[in-house]
Amino acid sequence: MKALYADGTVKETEDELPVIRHTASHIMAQAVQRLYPGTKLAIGPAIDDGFYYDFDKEGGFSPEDLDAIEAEMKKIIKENLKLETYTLPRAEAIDYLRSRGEDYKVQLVEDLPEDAPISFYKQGEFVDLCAGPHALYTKAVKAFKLLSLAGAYWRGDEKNKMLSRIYGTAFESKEKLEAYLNMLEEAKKRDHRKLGKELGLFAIMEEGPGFPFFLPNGMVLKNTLIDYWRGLHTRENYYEISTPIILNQALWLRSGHWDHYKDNMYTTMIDDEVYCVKPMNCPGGMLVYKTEPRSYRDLPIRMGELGLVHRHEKSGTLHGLFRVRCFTQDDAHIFMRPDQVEQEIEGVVRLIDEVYSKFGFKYHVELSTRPEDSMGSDEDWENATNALINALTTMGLDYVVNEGDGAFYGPKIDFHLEDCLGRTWQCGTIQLDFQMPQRFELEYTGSDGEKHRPIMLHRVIFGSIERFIGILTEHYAGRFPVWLAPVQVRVLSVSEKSFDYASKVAAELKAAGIRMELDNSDNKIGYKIREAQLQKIPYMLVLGEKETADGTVVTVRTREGQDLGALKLEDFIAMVRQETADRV
RNA sequence: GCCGCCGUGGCUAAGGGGUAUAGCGAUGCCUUGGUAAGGCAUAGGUCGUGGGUUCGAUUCCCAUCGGCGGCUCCA
Repeated sequence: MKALYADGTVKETEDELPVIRHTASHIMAQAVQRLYPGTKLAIGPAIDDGFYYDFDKEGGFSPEDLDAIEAEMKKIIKENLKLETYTLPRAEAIDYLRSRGEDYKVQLVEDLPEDAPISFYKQGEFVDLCAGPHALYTKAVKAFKLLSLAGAYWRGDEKNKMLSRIYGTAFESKEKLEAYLNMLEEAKKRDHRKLGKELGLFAIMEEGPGFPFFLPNGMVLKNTLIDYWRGLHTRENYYEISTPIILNQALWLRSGHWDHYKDNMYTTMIDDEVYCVKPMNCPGGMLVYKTEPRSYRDLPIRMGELGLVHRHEKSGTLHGLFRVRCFTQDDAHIFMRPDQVEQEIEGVVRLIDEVYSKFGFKYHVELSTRPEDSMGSDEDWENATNALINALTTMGLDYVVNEGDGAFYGPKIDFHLEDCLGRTWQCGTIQLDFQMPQRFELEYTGSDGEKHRPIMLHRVIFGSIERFIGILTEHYAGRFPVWLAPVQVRVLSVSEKSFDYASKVAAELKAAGIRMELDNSDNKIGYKIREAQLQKIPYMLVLGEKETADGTVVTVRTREGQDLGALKLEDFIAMVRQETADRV
């Protein structure tokens, strides 16, 4: 497709989707200004899966407005306006925008570097400050749809005015747009909040917004993940500890949390003293380290803790299990000598990769650097950040830098996983910390007989078990692999003639340690299969007169709809146990 | 927290100024049926909560709580 660039040239573009979408956003802005004169424009870029435009309109928009805007956009496309581009000198550009009342655009120009060319795009009566490129005619936007309305702060700063953002998407063809809309529908079916309810995994009640309840099936998932986690950590020579949920405020003053994290902390009074509900496990870990004198020979000490932390998150940010107010971190604190830092970081990176690979997750890595509100010397921060970079480089891991997003006590490597819509959520993290050991005066005796200060690593693999379960649910669309499935087998009797045999088989499965359910209801077999299918149970055993007569076989149906035929019960049990043991 | 939308029996929804409707589910009875929904019947709702307007509110208005989509923030 040919595109019009801001220097006036027309070139073939490789990447036409962003061009189409950006042009669609201009058409939307034009439609909005036709329908609602006086609406001011902020920014309107193409994004990964569509486009948006931020508007400043008195009273905002209603969902019905979207239909009207869409209709007007279709008219503009039909008018097939030609796009033109031109540049203006800075002062002239500002005057022009001011004359049109485009205050936000004026600000944008004022913030451009002195020598930057200031380009405009024009289609019909509509003009917008824009770097392009754009389609040549409005007709190039063949397939689009407006999707949602949202508030968005001007320049993403909550101190600024809240603007009205309209999201939409556009594609090269109607077919691709349809395919995308279908994908959104499919994604809704995988949403862990929906599946969590349908499969009886968890519930979040009005009585505790952001505080999830785990239901029996979800609890099996959680415990199974924890079993797996414990096995790995034993193999990797971790100890496990558990520290209290509520600790005296003095501890949090000492750790720096009170100064840097109190907005997220819950407090309570005990015997007239302030206590805090822990938002992190590290201070407790510090105290455990100090319970004994430590030698350089003891290091590294890898101290794991499945800690339940509580954090006050703003109400609008809560999101199923992805964003909650209390969650279990599969935490660990590693106390090391300076010469052990890199090997320990690498060990954790490998462990995270092992776990994520096990589930077939795609992930990306971010390096988060020093935030504004933080503690410690520049030198410590630089050393810590370099240590993380070195480890990443040595391991050949690609990463993006997330400036200023580190913890208040140190920089971190973050591992992000995708949900069903491709949104990413931070799960694993490795944080290097020189501050806590100083604040808590941690020591070990070196080979020289002198006291030295250890360096500490905070790390999680799952991150939050709750969030991880949410991701897992969407990743598998609720069809958990056998080893994780809350119910692995459901025994279905065809009629009451096989009730006894079904009960006997169920008892044997249970005795073999298989998670099973027995359906001896008087429903028809088709109905029972449907129920088991909707619960996404991996194996269904269909037991009727044939199996009863034989007395040793079970007929196996998988949730994929596959009929494995008649198997000896003992062979079926061996198979399920093997799959469970192999965690496949 | 902010902007917009939403809140009807266990679930999914329809409705709308005159105390409400369906499907699924539940329960009971009939049916004993071989790979995704057998039939009949019954029960279940102070329409999120609190105010207001009105002869009358679930419906309109205000507040509040909760949810959804974003923004900000973050595991």
